[in-house]
Amino acid sequence: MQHLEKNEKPSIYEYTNFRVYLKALYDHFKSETSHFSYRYFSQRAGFSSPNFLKLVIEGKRNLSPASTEKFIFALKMTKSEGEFFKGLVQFGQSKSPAERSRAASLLLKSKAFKSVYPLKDAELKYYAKWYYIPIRELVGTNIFKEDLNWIGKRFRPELKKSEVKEALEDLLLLGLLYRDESGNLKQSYQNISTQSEVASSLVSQYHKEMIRKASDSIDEIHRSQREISGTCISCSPLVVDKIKEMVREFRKEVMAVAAQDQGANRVYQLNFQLFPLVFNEESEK
DNA sequence: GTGCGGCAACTCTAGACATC
DNA sequence: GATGTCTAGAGTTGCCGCAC
Repeated sequence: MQHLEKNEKPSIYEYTNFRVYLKALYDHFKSETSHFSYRYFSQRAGFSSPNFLKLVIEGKRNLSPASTEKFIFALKMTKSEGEFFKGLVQFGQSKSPAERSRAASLLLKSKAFKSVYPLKDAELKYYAKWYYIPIRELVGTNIFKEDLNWIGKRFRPELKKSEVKEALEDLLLLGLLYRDESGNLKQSYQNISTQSEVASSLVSQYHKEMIRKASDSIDEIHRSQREISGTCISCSPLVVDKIKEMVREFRKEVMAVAAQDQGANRVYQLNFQLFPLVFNEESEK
């Protein structure tokens, strides 16, 4: 989030938390207009409570759909800003991860957001679209052809040419792919690290999608081409930590082996899942 | 005196849940 | 399914202390 010069109205598209945005907007109006206050805002928006804005900023009050409309009016938002604000509110007040992911996806569809922050948009799509990461891996194999049809047919379900084209453009934009001196697509070793709340909810969505694909693979992919196994154990929290550490180490080993593979001609997904099935206390749920 | 921020206590409403 | 009760959250009211 950039620091604002005095008198510069904060752009809503820079924010992923509507309360932080409201605070920035309040500070802006306060510095611009001497008579602007929480009370003035409430009068303008039609709230009887003089400090309702403050309560919302502090997270002590949520916004109902009707209140959200009043905020949009009182803060003089444009139509697209208003739509984006509604998305932020939905995202910020969502009660479940699924609801949060849906709201995050809606935010990504905002045209204004895309035009103002094409790079950020590409970063978020990297997590939101399950096929971005596999396409990047496919580029690193020795069978890769830069043919939109060919790439699309390598996936189940098949990807449209437009989806492949957009993914390649975004991966290039993010520096996760590059063109060598001959113009051929190559995989770069750059990582992206988007720490925003929207991105982290989309990472959860990505994991869910990959777990779902693992589940589908039991019926759709011959066992000779996959390895799916699981075991149920009883253990202490200490051993849970130990197992988590072992999984992390094993993942590193797998990545090292894959990195040294000169004959890569397939893209696989390797999932690890460790979660409690039986709970000791209510608070653990 | 006026307008502000802050706060506690209040009412209202909707949803969850239990009982019949 | 209808009804009653409980609870949490949204929004209101009224008051206080402070700064100008």
